[in-house]
Amino acid sequence: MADKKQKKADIVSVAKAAKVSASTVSRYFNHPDLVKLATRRKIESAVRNQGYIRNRAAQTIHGIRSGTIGVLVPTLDHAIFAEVVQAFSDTAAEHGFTILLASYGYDQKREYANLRKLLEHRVDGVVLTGLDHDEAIFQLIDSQNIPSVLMWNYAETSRYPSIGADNALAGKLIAEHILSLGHRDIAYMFPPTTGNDRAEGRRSSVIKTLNAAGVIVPEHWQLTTVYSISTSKRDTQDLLKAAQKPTAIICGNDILATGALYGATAAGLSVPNDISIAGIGDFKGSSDIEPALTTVRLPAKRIGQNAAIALANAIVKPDEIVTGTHCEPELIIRGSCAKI
Amino acid sequence: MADKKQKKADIVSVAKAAKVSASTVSRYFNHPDLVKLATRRKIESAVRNQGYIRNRAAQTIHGIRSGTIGVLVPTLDHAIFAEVVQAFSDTAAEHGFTILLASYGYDQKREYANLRKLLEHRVDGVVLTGLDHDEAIFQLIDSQNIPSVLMWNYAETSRYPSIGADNALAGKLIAEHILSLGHRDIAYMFPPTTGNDRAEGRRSSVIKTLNAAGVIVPEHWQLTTVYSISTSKRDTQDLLKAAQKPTAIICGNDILATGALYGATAAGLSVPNDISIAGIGDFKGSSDIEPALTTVRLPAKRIGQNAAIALANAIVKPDEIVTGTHCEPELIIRGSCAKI
DNA sequence: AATAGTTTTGCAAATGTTTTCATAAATTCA
DNA sequence: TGAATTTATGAAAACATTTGCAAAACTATT
Repeated sequence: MADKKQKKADIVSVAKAAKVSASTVSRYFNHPDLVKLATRRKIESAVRNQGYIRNRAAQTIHGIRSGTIGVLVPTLDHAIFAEVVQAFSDTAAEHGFTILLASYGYDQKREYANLRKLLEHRVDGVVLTGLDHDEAIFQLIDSQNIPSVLMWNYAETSRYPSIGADNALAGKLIAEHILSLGHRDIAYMFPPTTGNDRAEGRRSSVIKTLNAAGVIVPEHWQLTTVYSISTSKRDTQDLLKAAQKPTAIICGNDILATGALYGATAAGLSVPNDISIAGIGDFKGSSDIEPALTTVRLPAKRIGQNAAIALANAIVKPDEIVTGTHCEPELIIRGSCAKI
Repeated sequence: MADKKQKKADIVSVAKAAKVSASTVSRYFNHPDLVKLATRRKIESAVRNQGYIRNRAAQTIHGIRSGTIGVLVPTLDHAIFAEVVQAFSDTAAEHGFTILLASYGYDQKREYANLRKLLEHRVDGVVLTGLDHDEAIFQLIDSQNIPSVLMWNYAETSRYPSIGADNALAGKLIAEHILSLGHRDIAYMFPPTTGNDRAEGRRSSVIKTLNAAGVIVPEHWQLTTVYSISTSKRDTQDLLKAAQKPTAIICGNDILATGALYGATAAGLSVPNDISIAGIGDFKGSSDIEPALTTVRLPAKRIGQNAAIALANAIVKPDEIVTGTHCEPELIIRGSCAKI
């Protein structure tokens, strides 16, 4: 019935139990080669039966790395971000880092506040999602001079090294594909692009590519639709009620495209015979829809992995300069688009 | 051209700049009401132009809470876990906590190792996913006596307070619904259930409910299918090649059900006229498929929120006892199931 | 067996905070 | 105006570690 309130084991209680000094226990963990085998064994058993767990907080105040990486994402609630974060976290873990995660719901104020929190915890590095962020955010990171990378988007000249796909290229790829199939009456549907440089990059490049080919999208075929299957389904149905219908819809992401697919079907059209529908992203499941979705693959997993590797490296070897990596988007041709 | 290598601001450099003692600066942050307005202002400006950020690590070694919560999930790569984590993280943030996230890919060894890492960081509390865990995990948490909750599943008598849905009930609900539609030739498809008490709970309760109604599922209609739309699509197609076909398929989750839907369509059957298909989960998008999926809603968001509230409370008020919460699953009748 | 060299260990200072206690300053009250 | 309170501040100890330095314990060499 002994009270469980036994003082938590710390390094000195372990030292006492092993009949050595605290310094030796510390060395046992940090430079095991410096301590004699016999001593190591004594310490090992003391650690074990005291249930001692090292205190990273106490190490951290010695300027030692905290072993944490701060991850800032707009939300986890999109399959694609979840996938990136998952890959990032796995790879970071392989390098000995634990993830401190904060999501800010596309709200710049919150992003800044979250970043501060992460810095209070003395993260060894930070990943941001996307290229564009409030200047205050960059300044804050700069002032703490810790390494930082931008993931998801790629641009050659970004404020920090960027690891991701070139969204403009993705937009270009899909637009060119649709054009190459002979379509000229083209609608497009994008999520609201404020504070979302990913979507904006895709959108403007789709427009540019179409315009370059002499295709102008009439205003009422330029849809802005929130990220949700049901909304995009509804919007597509509305769009297709008109007498004058497009022969193809380019969607800013696969969720929107999935909704558009359903919407077209519900409107009594057959995809791809009556109308072609294309997405961007190649989300999980996009290949399984009927008809399978023609889209551009953004290699989420690879992006997460590469970002983690780049950042871990930057942390461990602070003087090597980190460079961004372009994880190429790739046109994936499936059944949802056809020649006109 | 001043060297950026200026020593990082700490509490004493701020104190010096504000011409007060470090103690006063500390109080400025922790008990602002104890310091005079004029002094507060001096400190505030010093903090500002030194770019000082408090060091949680240094606080933490005083036994002060770290302000972090450890979250252990099998993976983020399922929409549903991502949703739970997102809700948890948002709610935890509202209570002033930051999330330390680790995923272990359903690997008990890794779960244990990850837990240790989290404890090294002196998290103030831990959330585990699901009810069943290695005994070593429970013991480790017990030995550190920090609060802990289990989320996603609910059971009245769980090792720690559980906040989640009763998966057995979910299985029962869907099985009863299928039975009530008059089906007797029923197949089911579940993910592998080793190390996955969620799926196991659903599965055994589906079987029990069917058996209780005198329905026995022949062995070749008992499918085990990994969590993937394409696999379940293929498996369903195979199943439906046989001359003898079930009139309904109960799927262990909505992903499997989605694949089954596609598989049935690909096999030339019409859902729900020729065959009924039901899922469990009510994932995002399940309502938008054609036909919309009949399923059982597991309230992921609510679970995440409640779990965060419960844990935050347990941390802040250590003597109040925490109780689990059942977030009721709910039968959602849509178009994918019909009377026989 | 003494010396030199090497390996292993302990002491004490340092890290960035918070907190207790004591003191100084400001305010209240008679 | 001076004593009695109250309020605001500082000094120093404490927290759980790491690390530089020096002493102690071995080994190797003669």
